Amino acid sequence: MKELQSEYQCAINLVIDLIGGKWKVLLLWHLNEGDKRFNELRRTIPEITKKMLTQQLRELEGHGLVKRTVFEEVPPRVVYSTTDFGHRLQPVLYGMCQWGDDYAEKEGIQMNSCWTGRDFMKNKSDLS
Amino acid sequence: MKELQSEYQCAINLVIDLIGGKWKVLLLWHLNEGDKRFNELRRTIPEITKKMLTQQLRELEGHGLVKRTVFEEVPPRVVYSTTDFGHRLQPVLYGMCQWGDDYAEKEGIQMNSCWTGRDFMKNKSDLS
DNA sequence: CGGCATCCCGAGCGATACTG
DNA sequence: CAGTATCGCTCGGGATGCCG
Repeated sequence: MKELQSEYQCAINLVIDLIGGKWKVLLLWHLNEGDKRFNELRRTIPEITKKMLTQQLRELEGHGLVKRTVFEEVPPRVVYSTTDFGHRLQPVLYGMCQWGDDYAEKEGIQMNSCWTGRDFMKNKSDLS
Repeated sequence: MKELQSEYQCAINLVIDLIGGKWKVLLLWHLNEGDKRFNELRRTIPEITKKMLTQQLRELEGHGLVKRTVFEEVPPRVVYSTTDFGHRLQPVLYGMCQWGDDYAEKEGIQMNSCWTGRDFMKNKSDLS
């Protein structure tokens, strides 16, 4: 698993290391809607491989942004959810998304949303 | 130079591509204090190589976050400054830094600041 | 169902040397 | 002063196959 550096120039670089994985923002977004199972996430994001899904979830878990709960059943059931710390990251992600959407519009870059203004508002009541 | 993708899952990943280079946040921070010359930045950040400094500045310039002004003199003089768009990124970076500082404190990660609460306040009057 | 083990490739970054 | 050019390594991430 990806280890964080022991020291950073700036906390922003730490945040980038935490959420900079290719699928992490998308995963945090989906987990933000509610708890999800492994194959549920796979169906929601068909392009991701099992290896990458496992890896990104494990890193988010190891860094304390996501919680992994295993139910000892047959067949096995594993549920992922956001932690309090992960939840408090939402307004920050929202701010990034706002600026990024502006930038994308100005530069004519295509965007598939997640944390756009409208989608986020649905969950705004979640914020303290 | 690093090309942006033509399409993104989420604007947050776009933002990460824009500021995720190893030295970009630090450069934006220093340029935020005021315009800087090439070797001025090298002295401020002794660990960075000329190659990386050039590359990161060129990418920031190419993406519209930094402006490069060449004075046709001998010896040459080149001054870097933030654009309006780069300037409007500040509150977002500040938000990331706040959350990241909390995280670092909780996890016992050492931080060398830049956009910490106190340092940022000096420039708060800059914000619209 | 929910993984883990391998192999492989390209991007990001550093070191070093040269230049108008 | 302010760069450019080249080499080489590391590591993130994709493809594929096996497992309790």
